[in-house]
Amino acid sequence: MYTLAEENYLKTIFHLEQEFNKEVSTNALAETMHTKASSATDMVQKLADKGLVSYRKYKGARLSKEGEKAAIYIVRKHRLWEVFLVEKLNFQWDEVHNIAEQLEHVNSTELINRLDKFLDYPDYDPHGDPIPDKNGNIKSAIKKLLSELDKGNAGQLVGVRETSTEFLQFLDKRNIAIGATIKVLGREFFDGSMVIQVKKEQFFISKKIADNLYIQI
Amino acid sequence: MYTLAEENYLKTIFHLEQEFNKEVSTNALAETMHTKASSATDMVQKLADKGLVSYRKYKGARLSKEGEKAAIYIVRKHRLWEVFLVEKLNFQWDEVHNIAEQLEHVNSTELINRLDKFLDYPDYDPHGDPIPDKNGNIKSAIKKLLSELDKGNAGQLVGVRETSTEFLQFLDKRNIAIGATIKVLGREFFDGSMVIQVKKEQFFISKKIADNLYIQI
DNA sequence: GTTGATTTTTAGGCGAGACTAAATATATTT
DNA sequence: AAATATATTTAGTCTCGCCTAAAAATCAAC
Repeated sequence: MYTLAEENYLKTIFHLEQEFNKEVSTNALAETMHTKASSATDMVQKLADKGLVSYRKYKGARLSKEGEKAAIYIVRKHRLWEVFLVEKLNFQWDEVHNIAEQLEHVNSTELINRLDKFLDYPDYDPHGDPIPDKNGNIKSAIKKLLSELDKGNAGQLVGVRETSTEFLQFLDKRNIAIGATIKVLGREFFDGSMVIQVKKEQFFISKKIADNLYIQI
Repeated sequence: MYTLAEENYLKTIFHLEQEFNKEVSTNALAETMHTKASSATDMVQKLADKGLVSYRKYKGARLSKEGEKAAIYIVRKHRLWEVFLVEKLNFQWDEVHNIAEQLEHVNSTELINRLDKFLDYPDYDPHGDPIPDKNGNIKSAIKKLLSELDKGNAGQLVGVRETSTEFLQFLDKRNIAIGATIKVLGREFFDGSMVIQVKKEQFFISKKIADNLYIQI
């Protein structure tokens, strides 16, 4: 099995690879992990030695088959625990991330499979992100950013990109939750701001907000 | 907060102190932790520097107020998770310990309090050990083996020591479950066998059975 | 394409927590 | 009480994962 640090690196490489769809630079890695570039280089080299990433000096890293499998399994654990925390322990969706970051490192396949069953095999976590199944298959959620929708279009809110407490509370305060139907009533080309409708209420939101909401049409 | 290693040492010191009711030697500590005496000495000295144990060279260690508080909290977490694993995820008794050993180090007071509530504030874990409450108070369960009870005595079944399927089925078949009141009607000194009463029924049981049932008087 | 700025790697160190081997204190025998 | 056995501590290393400072490679600008 992998150490705590290794798991965290694998997971982060996975997310960065997904987001930018190219090699992950040691600098980017260091930044998102709140560590120093030299530390990231160290670890990436170790992961490469173990065959978990492919890595060429100065060119960044990519997960190997094995590394990806490990990363996906960590993501699976994280998201299942998030569902547990929200559904069973009644946490708010903005409170669960840090706890799940710890729980994701608990090591027991049996535990996770039983937890999955206990939660009735959920497909998505509370943030709308898909939960990999036990074989590592991830449902491809066709997510769009709200900011990409045109006037008159509508869809379901399925996830958020930004996960800061501030942002999640911003949404909570307006009763904008996962699953809500959002319709674009108006769109300002000058600054990308929008007027949207959620249930019976209308809100004015900036592009920054619209850029952080995932919609499924 | 404490490191993983510190938590494990504190917990082990707590258990050994409870069991033998005297200073815990570095050797005993090393043995139960499957490490070497020199490592234990190292750590005990560090814990002493931090005020978590009192320690005199060659005389062993005892938890300080603060150290005990920390240890009890870890025990609380461990036992609550065990209840969760057995009650909610349907694990068998003997499967839960290793998983709980990992879960006990997850750090979130809120999580544990909510878990406690979710489980309906259990007093005992699946092994019959008492669960400390959020203030660190432990119900003084004087857990005894059924085989230690004298004729005429009675108590509640609070746990089992043996966890094989065969044994659990043996109990199930006789409707002997956790919480049942068991009374010792007779006791054979020759082989330690007993006649017991559970509800309206009487059973003859061997010493081997009686040795594996925990009773609270 | 050389120069300067930026990114990335290397070199050297540090603390945590383990280990082995050696030294020292305590316990047990005689 | 001395001699031996056992328990415990100290000294010195090792690996992991992090750090800073310096060197080297890549990128951007002219």
